[in-house]
Amino acid sequence: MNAGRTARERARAELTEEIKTAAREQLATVGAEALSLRAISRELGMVSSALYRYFASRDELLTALIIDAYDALGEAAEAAASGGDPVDEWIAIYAAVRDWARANPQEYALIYGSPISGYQAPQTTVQPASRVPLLLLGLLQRAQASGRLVTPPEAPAPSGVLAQQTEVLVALAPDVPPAVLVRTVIVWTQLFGMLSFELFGQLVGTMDPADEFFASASRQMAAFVGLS
Amino acid sequence: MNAGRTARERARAELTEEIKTAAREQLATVGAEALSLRAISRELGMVSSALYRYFASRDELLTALIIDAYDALGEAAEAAASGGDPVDEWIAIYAAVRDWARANPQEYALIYGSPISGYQAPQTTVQPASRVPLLLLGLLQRAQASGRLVTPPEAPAPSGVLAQQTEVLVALAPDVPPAVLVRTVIVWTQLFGMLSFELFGQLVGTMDPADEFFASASRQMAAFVGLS
DNA sequence: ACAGAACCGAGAGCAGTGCTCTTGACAGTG
DNA sequence: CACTGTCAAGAGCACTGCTCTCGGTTCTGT
Repeated sequence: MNAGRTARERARAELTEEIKTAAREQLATVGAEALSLRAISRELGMVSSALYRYFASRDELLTALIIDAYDALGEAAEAAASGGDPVDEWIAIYAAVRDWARANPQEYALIYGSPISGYQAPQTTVQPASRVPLLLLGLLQRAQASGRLVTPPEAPAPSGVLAQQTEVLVALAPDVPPAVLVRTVIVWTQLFGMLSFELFGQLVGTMDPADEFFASASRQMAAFVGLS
Repeated sequence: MNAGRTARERARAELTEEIKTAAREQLATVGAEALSLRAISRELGMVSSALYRYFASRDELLTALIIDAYDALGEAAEAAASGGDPVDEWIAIYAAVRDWARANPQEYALIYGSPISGYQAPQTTVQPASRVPLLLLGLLQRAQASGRLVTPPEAPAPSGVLAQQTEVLVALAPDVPPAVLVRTVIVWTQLFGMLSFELFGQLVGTMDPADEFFASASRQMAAFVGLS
């Protein structure tokens, strides 16, 4: 790195990173909606207006943080993908996603919580956002190839609009039967619903702490999609 | 109604309701985090400081809105509980929850989205918040009594901490086997994960519009907990 | 019936916010 | 050297939640 030519460009790249770091610190303490450009600038010893040389608006800073968060989560999940036993790998990915979410609750809320009002996520975010689902699809595709994926007999084959919608997923994991693909979306939503409930305090009083519950759910969801 | 004694008390109750109505309108247009007391007061033709006679703080107003939202959702779900065929009723409840969420996305985000930074939900919210899960538990309890609930053979009986945590739920639905109770929490998280993904735009590009997917998931989750 | 207490809305004011615009200094390039 | 583009700074605008004080109204106990 630091292949930037001029001193100006290098300084600019460094300061951009410093701003994001300070923003992430603020994110962790006060949350996304209370993220203040002035507070960031104060921490960096500069004046608030100077930040606008680096990020055109608060929203643009948020977009950068969102993309970084998706990438960090994707990286954590991918690092847990051993390529070994499909069920073990599935559970390892689940655990990695949960660990990341618990370690970075505000960044998790930023990407999987309620959308920030007035903020429209640009198209740039969809690629980083799809890293985790793609990882799970890839796992299923490989499991199918090695005969470790059995289509549950009670899983109904999608028809109508649903069949049409699964086409997108079929293109990504052609060997995985459509019924399993629908179930993959179900467990995908389950995973993040479970995490949101845990992090946002919806489980307090019942399944909190959720370690055991999460472990049980991981296993049962692996079985639900047909992994064995 | 209007059994309030003095004119002052009646006026106060009415104005409190008007404030909440105006707040809900604002909620629907600009979202929870941009909810502004000054804007509400402007709409009501009064001065911002006057609102503090009715709600001690913005947080207190939010708490009132949160409780109202939980109650509205609970009421919608309970209205859909026919008491007839368990599977039909299960699916009807799911549909009612989704309909309410789609009709009131900002109120949904208020209760199931990321927590508002600096805001601590008081104990008062947990009773209204538990109406939907209690409804599902009651349904399962009745289904068990009428022999329409079969414990899925592959469902592992909880042990350790998990068994201990299910005690709370066993107290509410004593006839439902613990393995099914754990699965109930799984589908509970799945339901709201699915709704959050649909409302927060995470499904765009795949399962959106989610009508068919939602219908399929409702049915599969009913089967997953053992309803037949 | 009337005094005192309780309640009410209005207004000014504080400290904070995102964002814009202008100004003057500096670095990189011809 | 001169020019061009970039930079941080500062003032300012319109907004926020919240506090306090000020008079006026309404209720309540005697």
